[in-house]
Amino acid sequence: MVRAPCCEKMGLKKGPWTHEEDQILVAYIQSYGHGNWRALPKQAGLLRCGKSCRLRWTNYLRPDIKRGNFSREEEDTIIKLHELLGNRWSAIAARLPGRTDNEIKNVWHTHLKKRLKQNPTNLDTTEQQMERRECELRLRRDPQTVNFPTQQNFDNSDYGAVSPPQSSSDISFAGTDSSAATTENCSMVNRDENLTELDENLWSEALSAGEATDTTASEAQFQFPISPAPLHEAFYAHDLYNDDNMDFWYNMLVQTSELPELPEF
DNA sequence: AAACGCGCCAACCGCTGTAGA
DNA sequence: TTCTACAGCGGTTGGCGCGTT
Repeated sequence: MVRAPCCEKMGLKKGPWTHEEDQILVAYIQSYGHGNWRALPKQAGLLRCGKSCRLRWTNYLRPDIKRGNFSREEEDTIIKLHELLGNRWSAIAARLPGRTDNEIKNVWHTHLKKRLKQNPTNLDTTEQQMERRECELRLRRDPQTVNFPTQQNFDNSDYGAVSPPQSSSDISFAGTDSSAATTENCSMVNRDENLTELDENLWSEALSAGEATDTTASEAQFQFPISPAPLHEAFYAHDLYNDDNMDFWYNMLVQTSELPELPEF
């Protein structure tokens, strides 16, 4: 399908918006809404294309836009969500109320990438990384006893019910075995390697450690049997870019952390 | 004061997904 | 089933402001 660029028509303005244009757009949308972006500029009397109007509204004029610098908490959330979701800016923005995908994308490229470059293991100091690796080992030996002193946010014990994957093969982890997981950085790497064995081990450990007497992994709801901290560790240590598993893992994290909960990806 | 370089961010571009005819 | 129109998304760009020389 061939489509003419929307702003190619003569007379349509491009470039920065003026205050007057903003006022016209806001007044129109407040009165009539924005059912049809294509028709909106003509009806509102703007010499802009619908696409330009939509972007101006969603990225700047919308009343629920949060202004000002990003807080440290917001930046940390972006980093974590980017680890989980990749460059899916709109999905990340959906979890940061008042922030737009464009804004988050800009912050990522201008600030956070640099920050991660300076401290490539995300938010942790070297000492904290060692703690995390130690915990990774203990997670595999005795999942119920593990706690993560560097992850205060995940100390909440009220983590509720979650939906497990339909089978252990529904989960894929980075790394080839537990020793590899302890000697390599905990960020997500080596996603294409042979992962099945670790999947089986960790998931069955989790199941057997819990109280789930009649519960199987295929049931829709169950109490996740290990403490939230190792769950978080597993979450960040393993392959989460597999879309089939992402909802499951994200929901788990929501249950155990302070990530804002939203209905759908 | 002028020139230059760089970072930031608003806006644009082009592609994809989807609904409806 | 195919075609078309549209909204939405992620990548990219251009211009402005600020700091440095």
